[in-house]
Amino acid sequence: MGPRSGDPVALRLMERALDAQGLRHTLPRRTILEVVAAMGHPFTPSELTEQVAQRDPHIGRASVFRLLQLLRGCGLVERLHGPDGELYTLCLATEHHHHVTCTVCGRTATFSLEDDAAVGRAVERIGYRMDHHVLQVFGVCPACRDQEQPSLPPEGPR
Amino acid sequence: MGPRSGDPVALRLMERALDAQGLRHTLPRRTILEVVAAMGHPFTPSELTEQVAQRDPHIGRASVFRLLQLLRGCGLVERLHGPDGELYTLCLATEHHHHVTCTVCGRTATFSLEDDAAVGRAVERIGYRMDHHVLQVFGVCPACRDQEQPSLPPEGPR
DNA sequence: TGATTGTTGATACTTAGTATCAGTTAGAGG
DNA sequence: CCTCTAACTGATACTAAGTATCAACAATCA
Ligand SMILES: [Mn+2]
Ligand SMILES: [Mn+2]
Ligand SMILES: [Zn+2]
Ligand SMILES: [Zn+2]
Repeated sequence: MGPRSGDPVALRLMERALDAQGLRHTLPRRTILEVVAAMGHPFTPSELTEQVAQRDPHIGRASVFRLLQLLRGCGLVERLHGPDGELYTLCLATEHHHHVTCTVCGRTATFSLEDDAAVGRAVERIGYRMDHHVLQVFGVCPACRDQEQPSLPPEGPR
Repeated sequence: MGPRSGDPVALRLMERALDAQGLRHTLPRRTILEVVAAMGHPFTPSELTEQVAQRDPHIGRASVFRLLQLLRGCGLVERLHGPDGELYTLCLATEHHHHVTCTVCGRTATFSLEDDAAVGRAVERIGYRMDHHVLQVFGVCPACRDQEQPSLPPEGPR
């Protein structure tokens, strides 16, 4: 196994979800799953593809996108709208929630609104019926907040 | 002028905004501005490029993207995260607001939350300091709601 | 009018994402 | 175990978004 295989809980959840869909176990899928589970932060497709190629250069780009789509369908991977393009992230939360992304280090956390239904009511006021909504927040995480005074902010991905 | 030139108010606002930045008046810019002002709904870059080419096939794709970026910088054009990729939209509202997009016809309206600050408080609860947030709602507009029962829903862009 | 500087279109490149398709393989059932 | 087939694969190719360069060009101003 090793640390390179990422969160074993996430790994198991993803494999089970694929099982539940009657999908086959293959080596490329296993490899990509491990890389996704090892990703600590939201990632771009090219970052993921790069890391996958590091483990097995034979795995095609298409298979990476295909699995990303399957995982999104299972609700285990989400696509976030970063200010600088789309980002994918492993997210095991099951209840309705939203994401905050630290603009300094890229760390992403989830949160919920106390009154989430307020959004639906707001659009009802103008005659729309809400289907779903996406809320994406950008800010500074607690860790980066602490190190704010020093000349240079700590660097990190994205 | 003609109907093809789009909302003259929007056109004037955009030209003034570019003026304010010390930017030059050129024919390509004028043409693209007119097309943007004539767009009734959110549009993809390729839709815009197509319409621009219809008026003047010599105008390059790069100039279209360049102007889109300038207009976004002025706050007159926004990029929305559609479920099917990014969309640009002319939006003259100045106060903080959000967008609802009709999943049937593509029509987009703006709205505000009664308690917008609730978002900031929600992320503060987990230690983050909010910088800004993006809320995108998808639903059904009043017009499309009425025509819901008939066998086929009315078609429309995106 | 002429110089300066912003702007333009062509070209090329990167990344996201989808579509095809012929070859391969997981794994069910015998 | 073997066989068969549907699922899966990587290669290839394509479209679209977006950015970077750069030489030619033109809006503005002295
Ligand atoms: Mn999530
Ligand atoms: Mn707007
Ligand atoms: Zn941070
Ligand atoms: Zn509608």
